[in-house]
Amino acid sequence: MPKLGMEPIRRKALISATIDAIHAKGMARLTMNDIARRAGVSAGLAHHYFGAKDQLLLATMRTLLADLGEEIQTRLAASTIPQDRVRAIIRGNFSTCQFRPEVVSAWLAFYDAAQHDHEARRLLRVYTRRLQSNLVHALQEITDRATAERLGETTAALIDGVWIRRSLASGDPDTESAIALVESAVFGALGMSVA
Amino acid sequence: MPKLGMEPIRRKALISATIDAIHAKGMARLTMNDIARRAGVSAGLAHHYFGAKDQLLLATMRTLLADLGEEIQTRLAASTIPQDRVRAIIRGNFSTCQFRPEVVSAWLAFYDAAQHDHEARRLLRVYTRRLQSNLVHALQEITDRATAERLGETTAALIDGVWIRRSLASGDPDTESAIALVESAVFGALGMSVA
Amino acid sequence: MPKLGMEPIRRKALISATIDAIHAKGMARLTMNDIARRAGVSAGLAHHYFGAKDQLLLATMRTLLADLGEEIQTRLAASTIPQDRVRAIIRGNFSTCQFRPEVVSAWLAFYDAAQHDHEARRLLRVYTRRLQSNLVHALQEITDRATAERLGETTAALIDGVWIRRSLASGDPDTESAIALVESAVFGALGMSVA
Amino acid sequence: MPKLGMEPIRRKALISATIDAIHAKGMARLTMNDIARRAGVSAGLAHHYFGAKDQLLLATMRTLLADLGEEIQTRLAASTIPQDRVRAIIRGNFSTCQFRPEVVSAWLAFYDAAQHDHEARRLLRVYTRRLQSNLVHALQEITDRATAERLGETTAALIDGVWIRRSLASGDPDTESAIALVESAVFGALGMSVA
DNA sequence: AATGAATGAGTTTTCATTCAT
DNA sequence: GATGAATGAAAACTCATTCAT
Repeated sequence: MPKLGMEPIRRKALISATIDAIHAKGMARLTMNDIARRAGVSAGLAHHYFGAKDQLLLATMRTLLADLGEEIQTRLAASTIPQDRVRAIIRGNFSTCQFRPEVVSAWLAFYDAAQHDHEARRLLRVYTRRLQSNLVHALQEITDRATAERLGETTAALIDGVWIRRSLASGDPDTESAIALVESAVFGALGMSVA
Repeated sequence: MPKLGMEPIRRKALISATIDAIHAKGMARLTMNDIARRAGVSAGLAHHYFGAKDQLLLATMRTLLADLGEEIQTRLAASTIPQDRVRAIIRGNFSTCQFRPEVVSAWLAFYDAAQHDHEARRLLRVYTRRLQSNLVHALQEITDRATAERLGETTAALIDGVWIRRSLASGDPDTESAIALVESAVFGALGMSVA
Repeated sequence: MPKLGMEPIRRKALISATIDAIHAKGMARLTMNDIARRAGVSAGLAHHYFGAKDQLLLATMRTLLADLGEEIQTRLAASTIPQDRVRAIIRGNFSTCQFRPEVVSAWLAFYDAAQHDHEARRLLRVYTRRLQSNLVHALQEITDRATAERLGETTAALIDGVWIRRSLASGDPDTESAIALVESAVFGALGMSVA
Repeated sequence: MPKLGMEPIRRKALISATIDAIHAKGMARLTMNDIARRAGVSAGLAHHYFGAKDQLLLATMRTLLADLGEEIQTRLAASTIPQDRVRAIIRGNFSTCQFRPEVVSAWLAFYDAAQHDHEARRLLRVYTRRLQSNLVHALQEITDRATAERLGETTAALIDGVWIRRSLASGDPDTESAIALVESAVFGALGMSVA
């Protein structure tokens, strides 16, 4: 019995397996077999759905980007107070599903890939700019434009920096302290105390 | 051609070539032939001197770490005023030879590698801790211990974050504005204006 | 071409090809390509099924050992008279499929390998001891225990010695005279004439 | 100061190192560097003296053959009684310097090589025939021609067989019991007791 | 006489990809 | 829809050999 509608299930499983495999072996040693095995299918099937390794990798990156975007948008939509909008962005970046070691590894791998791969670079820049623009927008409601721009860049850098540093820490990532660090820097710079 | 004492020369050339090659092709697609060609030698020689690709990569990482360490130490040694010591660390991290796109790519690649490679992780942690400890030491001369610790972590994250973000920017990296961003955040948090 | 259940077929073909290749080129010059070509497959497939050259070589050795063991067991099972059991062992060792030049070369190569390779040594000792024990058991039914033990060792050595010497002879191996030589030595020592 | 007369010293050292290296790593994994290192010289020098690996290997084989030949000739020259001449041949084959594990490994490696290498085969046959002929000559003085021929072959095979089997035993080779086994078989077949 | 430097050819090994079923 | 079979191209790695010094 040919199962119907397997495609989206397989695609998700393969992308999720890709993230895990990147964490476990790194981009350089990643093989289609690895990924397929983790997804519980044959390597042939991965090709069937994604055409080639490159495509699977890019699809994974797009998923990562989209997930983060959604995470932030959802939180933004639920925030009415200006200050909360800044918080929403910060917290979105450190949300549980984004801050899993596997996901962190995958992001790092893509930052790495972006150094020489055009499409990866392009995709990553979309995220970078959106984060920046989201932050500046939110900050502009609290402070003047110039400060918002400067602080936007600082905040974005701080988010990435905390992220990358925590990736080296042993044990599970500590979401709360990561958020606290960024928030206190941002609101401290605005002369506000963190609620 | 075969003169005596070529080993150190070749080793340096190969490590330098590795950095360039990582930038140009990325860890994943890097081949020993690539590296050797860039260093102007045969792939066999690279193996002769480093034993295996892994070892060459780790040697490159160690060089990167050592270079950054020296860069910072030299600047620290030349700084007498407490505030300048903080600056020395920040500026060391953004010094011209550290902030070259090739070097940035290599660092990124190693952050990536550290996610799954034990030795890379260990080495990177040495750097991480040293940076942190250097910063906290320097900050403690300006502010209280608790603030120094918190701000040390923030500064370290900010350095890494600016670094990673600038790696995506097109064109040559703008050292001065990177430094300005970090310094203004740090000294701003301490209620000081940046000299 | 790709049918199901090819694995056992390919494994047998590769092991058989290995024996032929050892005879033709010797262990030292043996390449996976050689073997694969003889088996009519690609070198990649040989790796796919055996993992590495070492493993293929050991698998070949195990096959050789198992084949000889079976050869002897079959003959032993068909022998009822004590004297015939001794003969069964001798003849098993010189059976047509064991005494082919290709097989002799392979055995020799494994005796050679056993000098420095642990696993090869271990495997070969299993055969050595089994042959010895089979012989002593059979001889004990004809003579006293002490003689059986001494003669068992002599016979085993004689079998191996005839084997190794015939490997240098030109032309096809003369099974019958090899057997005659060993049998007459053994039964001569027991004061029996060879039937 | 160029040392005079180094050539014979180096050649001996290299040949001896070859034997050791064969024992330690086996023909298949043997490298010129291995050998040279064991001999305490550079690989380049080994080439200087032997031209190529093949030549070094053949020179080693010739040395092995010559040493055994001398060993036997010396003993034969010292034997006057017919029975002692048979003993001289047997004991020569198990003399301490022939029965060292390193030497046994080397011989085995050459038996293996003789399966596909013409020159090795030719050289080995010289030894084989000489042993056979020596034995038959000696035996003819004790028994009739036909028996001498048959027994010569048996003895030669027994020597090789004991040799090969003892190579698998753990610990140092037991020269005396090896000799005893062969002598008792030979003299037993002649109805003589071993003195 | 002797060596370290260097290479290039050859070998093992890995893997994305294809394809018949 | 899914797989195991199979390959070939590319990569790491090894090593005999050459050669300037």
